[in-house]
Amino acid sequence: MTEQSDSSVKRAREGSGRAKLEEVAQRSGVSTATVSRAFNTPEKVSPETRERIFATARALGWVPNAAGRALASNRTHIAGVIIPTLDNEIFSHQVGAMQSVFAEHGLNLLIACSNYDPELGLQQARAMIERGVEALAMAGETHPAALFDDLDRLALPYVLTYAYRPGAPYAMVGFDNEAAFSRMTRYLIDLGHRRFAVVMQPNVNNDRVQARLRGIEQTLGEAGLSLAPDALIIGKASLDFGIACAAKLAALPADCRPTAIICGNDTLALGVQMGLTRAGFCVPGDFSVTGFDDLELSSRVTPALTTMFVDNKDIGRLAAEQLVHCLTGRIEKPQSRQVDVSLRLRESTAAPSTGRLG
Amino acid sequence: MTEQSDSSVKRAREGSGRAKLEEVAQRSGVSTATVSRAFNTPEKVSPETRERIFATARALGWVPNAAGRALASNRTHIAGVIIPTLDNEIFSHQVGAMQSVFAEHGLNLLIACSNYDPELGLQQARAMIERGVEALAMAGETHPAALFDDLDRLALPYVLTYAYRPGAPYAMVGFDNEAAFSRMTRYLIDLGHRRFAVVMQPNVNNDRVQARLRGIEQTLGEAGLSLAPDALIIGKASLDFGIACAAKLAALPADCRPTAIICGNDTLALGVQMGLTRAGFCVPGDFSVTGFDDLELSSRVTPALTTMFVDNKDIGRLAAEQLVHCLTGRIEKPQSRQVDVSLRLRESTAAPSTGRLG
DNA sequence: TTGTATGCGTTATCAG
DNA sequence: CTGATAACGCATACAA
Repeated sequence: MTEQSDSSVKRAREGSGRAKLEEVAQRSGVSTATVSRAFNTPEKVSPETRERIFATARALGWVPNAAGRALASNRTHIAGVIIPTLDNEIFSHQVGAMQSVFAEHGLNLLIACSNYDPELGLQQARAMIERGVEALAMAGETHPAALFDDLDRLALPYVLTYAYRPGAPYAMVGFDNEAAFSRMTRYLIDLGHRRFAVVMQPNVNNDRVQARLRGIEQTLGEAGLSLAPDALIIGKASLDFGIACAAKLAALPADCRPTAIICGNDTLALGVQMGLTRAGFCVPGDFSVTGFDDLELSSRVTPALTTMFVDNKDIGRLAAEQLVHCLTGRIEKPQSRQVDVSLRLRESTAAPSTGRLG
Repeated sequence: MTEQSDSSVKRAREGSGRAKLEEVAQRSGVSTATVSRAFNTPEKVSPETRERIFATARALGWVPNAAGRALASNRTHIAGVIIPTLDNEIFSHQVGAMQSVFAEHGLNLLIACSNYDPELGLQQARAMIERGVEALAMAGETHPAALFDDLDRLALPYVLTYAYRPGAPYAMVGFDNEAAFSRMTRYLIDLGHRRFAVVMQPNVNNDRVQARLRGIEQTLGEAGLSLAPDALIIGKASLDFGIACAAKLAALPADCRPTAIICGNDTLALGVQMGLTRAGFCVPGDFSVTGFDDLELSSRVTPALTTMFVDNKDIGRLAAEQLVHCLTGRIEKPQSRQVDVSLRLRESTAAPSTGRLG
């Protein structure tokens, strides 16, 4: 009985079907350890056997099995990034730069989009963790507490991008959105503007946009100004929405019409400019308009758009570098990095023609 | 001695440090097999034990180890995509759509950029293969033969996107670039244009652009026309390059100046329109201009741009679906899918004012 | 420089 | 419905 069951070997489970390291070893007349070393620490193997191993591996078309390798070495060489959407170039540029940095260090990049839904982001993050990501980058800081808990408990290095908040309890690579919009607002106030309108992308689940609104309202408040209820318009960051907002603002009675329109990004601002022009108004004669991002187009249109330049590729690069340094042991945990934004003053802003100064 | 060596267990290699399934099993008073079943085939486990297992797993903060799982199940649940760059929205939109489809099917997506360098693309693909991707999507068909060899040998499902060529030996999800530009050229010829210029993005290592140029030249040839040597300008697909090209073309003597300018994409076309306007010319009065892609902006500018709409998200979605179906066994191998492009006739094209018809 | 032996964490097979 | 146990493919401590 026992002999019977001993000899009648259970049929082996189906493997990957691909050649395995063991076969390379056999055909090379060496042990599996030597083959492993030949690929991972070539200097520890004599040149002749090394070449022989490489040759048979090539002949067999051997590809190391990631799972086996990961299980034995406890490394997956995979990082992850979670952004709201790839349809916005501010994120696609960040991701592109990250991928480039990771690739230089032998890391592959998993990507997922949350569609601005924190719960979906949490799901995506957990899926990535189950795939064994060694580090994670995520846009913004609006994430469920459960996500931060998971990451901390697993001691997984992570950075938050595009935003920067002094004193944040995690690493952030980006800029202070509140300060940036405060600065833009200040600039317009100093030009003499007193009546403002704001055209902004949706602020739900978006800490960056929320910070921007805070920056604007706070700065207006400090100057004794405020935003009229119908002067804050929020909607999809599209050209069309910008055009529609312009029409709405242009239709206001002259005495409560804003003289300055602060837009959440260049797309909205360009739309607003178009809409104002269509309505027969001049920029900056009748309205000053500002954007954010500094798209290539923004400096080429007429009038050229006053906006704020953000180097998204730099953000991506710096964020990835923090994670890489962390994985290579160069630093203990990812550090925050503040990136500069620069105000680009162009033709779309000027002193209000009918400005009542004070 | 033996007892000694038996009891003094070799210090176990450092594990992941995270809780493992075995611990969940012990604390739940069941075997590892049952825990595994509880998560993978819950219906095969009694409700009580199942809940007990879930509870202890949660308490321990257990996260299944991807490597162990992959090794045992021979599945990684990871797909990959390789594109030239994320800086071009035609690719970022494709990738976004793919990721969405993959996520719906429990697949994570690895992403890499080749920078239009086939050798780099090969490296990226091989890296992904070593990470265990179960399927691969790649833009275009300009890839080293070695890559196709590897994929075929490993029987890895793959699709090529954005291009479609009847009779291709692999699955392609996209459109016929040659036919699309042939159609655009035909349209301009039919309007009465006889002198053409082409402003195109770089064609090296880019089968899509090469096909476009073939489409244009072939169609011109059939009409007994041809492109003057200095009427084909190739360079970076930026607004600035478009502007520069316009300046160059505008400076030609009137009798050999083109009346129609075919651009490789909307960015170039918008640049050309700007450049022509700056040079004091009218569109379409002096020049007809066409683009490709149909950006949101293209229909909003003045004059609105005649261009070709391509649904890049649909391409991404269809490509991912082919791969998913393949992995789920619904189809044997990925199938080609041709997506429609649509000509959007707008204000930037008209019959040439000084057209010498034949 | 090389080989031996074992562990990495999970799933799948089979017996019960 | 559950348990025991053998794979899965590779890397590494240790011995030689």
